[in-house]
Amino acid sequence: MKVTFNNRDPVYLQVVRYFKQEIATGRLQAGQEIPSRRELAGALHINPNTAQKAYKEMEEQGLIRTEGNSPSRITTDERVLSSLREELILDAVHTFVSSIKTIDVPVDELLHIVKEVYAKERSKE
Amino acid sequence: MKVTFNNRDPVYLQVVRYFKQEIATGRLQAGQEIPSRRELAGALHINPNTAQKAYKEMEEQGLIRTEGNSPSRITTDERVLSSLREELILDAVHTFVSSIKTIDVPVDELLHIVKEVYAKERSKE
DNA sequence: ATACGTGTACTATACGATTAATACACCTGT
DNA sequence: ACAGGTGTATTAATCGTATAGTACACGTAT
Repeated sequence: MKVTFNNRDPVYLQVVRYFKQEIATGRLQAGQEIPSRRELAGALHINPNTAQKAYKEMEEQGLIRTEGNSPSRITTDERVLSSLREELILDAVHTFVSSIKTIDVPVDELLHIVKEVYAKERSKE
Repeated sequence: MKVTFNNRDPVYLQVVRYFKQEIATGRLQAGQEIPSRRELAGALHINPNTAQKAYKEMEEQGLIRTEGNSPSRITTDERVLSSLREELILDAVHTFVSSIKTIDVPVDELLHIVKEVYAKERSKE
């Protein structure tokens, strides 16, 4: 488990995004247990309250479920799970398009650049 | 002159980005005068200090020049101007790719989505 | 039973970045 | 001379986030 934090966004939101990615890519599966708040906090070197805030956010979004004091688990709600991947992608694309649309870039040029950068980035790992 | 602010990023950075876009698209040209700090602040309903911070940032990036207390002007440095457009595009693409790379998206699918959203967004105006 | 880990809740504090409020020196046109 | 606008600098106030500290009820394994 490894999360790379940037300094711009709130930590708890970055944690949420990390879990979303793990779920969307199948590295975390439906019903699977996730670390306890304190455990996660220790692993990521963050405060337990920050971990709790992240989990609470995920709970509210229906991503995880928690019963009693047993470890939280990834939801088994298929609607949530199946829409998550698309949601993540669309959000990213929308943010991207918003940031670029005021500059007049021909669509072909833009796609070419995206393709190139994407390929280069993925070949790095 | 109109800038649409979001609530996430600092205002002064959004102002900087606005001017960069105006320059990159040619709506602001080399040597052209830009509003005074107070004038800009009035027009955008922001604090004069915020305008000043934005201008200072642009000054440090070599985008504008200011002599004495006469109005600031867009730089005439061709190297800065010509690289600005590409820089803006590449920055946006890099940010986008960073946000999407942890999700395994086939490049073709990604490009298709970008193309679609981009076209839809541009047809709106 | 008892110690331990769990989720949850609440308050308080610290810190950083952003924004606001003032003040100052300079120039310029009237 | 002087009023008004300019850029600039310094300080104060604001605000969100993160962290710290503590507390409580609930299970469970020892």
